[in-house]
Amino acid sequence: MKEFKKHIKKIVSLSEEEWDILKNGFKKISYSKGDLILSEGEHCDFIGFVETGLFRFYIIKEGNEKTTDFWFPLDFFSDYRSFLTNTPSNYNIEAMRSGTIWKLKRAYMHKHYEESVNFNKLGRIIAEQIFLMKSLRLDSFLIDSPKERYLKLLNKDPNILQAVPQYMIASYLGITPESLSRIRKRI
Amino acid sequence: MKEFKKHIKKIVSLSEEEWDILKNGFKKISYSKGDLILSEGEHCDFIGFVETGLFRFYIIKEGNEKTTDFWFPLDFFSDYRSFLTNTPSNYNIEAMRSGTIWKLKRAYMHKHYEESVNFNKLGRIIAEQIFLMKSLRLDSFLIDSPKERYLKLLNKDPNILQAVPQYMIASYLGITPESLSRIRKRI
DNA sequence: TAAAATGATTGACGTTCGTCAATAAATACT
DNA sequence: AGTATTTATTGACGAACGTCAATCATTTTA
Repeated sequence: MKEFKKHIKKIVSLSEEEWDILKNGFKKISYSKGDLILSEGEHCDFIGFVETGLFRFYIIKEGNEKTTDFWFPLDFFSDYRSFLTNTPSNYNIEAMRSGTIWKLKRAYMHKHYEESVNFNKLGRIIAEQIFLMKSLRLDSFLIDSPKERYLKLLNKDPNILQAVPQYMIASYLGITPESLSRIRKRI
Repeated sequence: MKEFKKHIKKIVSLSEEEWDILKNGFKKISYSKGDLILSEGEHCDFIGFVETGLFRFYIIKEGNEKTTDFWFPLDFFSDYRSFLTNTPSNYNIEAMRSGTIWKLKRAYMHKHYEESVNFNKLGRIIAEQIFLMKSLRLDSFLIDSPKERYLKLLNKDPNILQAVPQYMIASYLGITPESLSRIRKRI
């Protein structure tokens, strides 16, 4: 928990009392490869924080999976749309390897939002972080070609490419595996 | 200001004292058609709230404009990436018609964040709202074809189509005007 | 180590897209 | 109303994409 506490405190400087309250909300959970943290149709009522492992976010459309996000250690994650609107998720969250996460339930967050500026601040900053990630990717779709998107990914986090099969990268980029293979060949 | 106050209070129930503080941060500004609220290279240090009018968010790539967002009355807007990271914007914000906005500077927000849970809450909820809009659009890029994106837009807010020239809709959908014209023909 | 399963590449083909140029339609202006 | 400007459509063509199927490579598992 030490490491985790340090990371949270980098985001917002909590008093020891505030931390004690917050930490009771976080539950540590371990997952094995292939486990589902969230299934389509469920309400995503939590925010997760990756301690170890690798998780993916995917939707099933017309029978096949589209992976639209990957989460690595130190990432916050959630089906944030489902979380905020309190509606069922269309997505699944799967552990791609064994790993551990910290899970914080919405109910707990909301219960304590009123108590402390810092809890609100934490909620705000998590929202902002998740926003930024989405935003950059959307811009890339609006402005860049698939090839450019791939090159930017290559440049930004080359580690993804080793950690994740190429066909998932392809759907992350919004294209088919065959197209990605051909883009790579053209380079 | 009445209308505006009502709308803010729907988001977060402020005391009269809190409202008095907050309202001093909001400046009302009027724009004429074609005016730029933000220009590429500037830091976007504010959040806007559309009272009347219609605004667009566009980037210039290789000589031509790509419109990536439209904002209507009751929308919050900003180059939120620039706002959050305090870096220069790559975008422009333009008034497509005459209109009025309420503008709140980041410095003012941050100065008062510590004072009140409610200010933080407002910041958080604005972040969440802007996030949701981005998120839904990104999903559409990852999952839907251009045709499907057009049909969803048609379904979700048909009003956009009357208010905005088609070639801007096209870039909003991430395609060329010619392609959109052909998609429409195919339907 | 051999067989099975998974992932990546390649080929063929049809569809859609982007680009450039021309024309048609709609809107704004005087 | 008539002209100018802006916006939308259409045509032609090449490039990139998606799909389906086959093959090759890599990794897992027995």
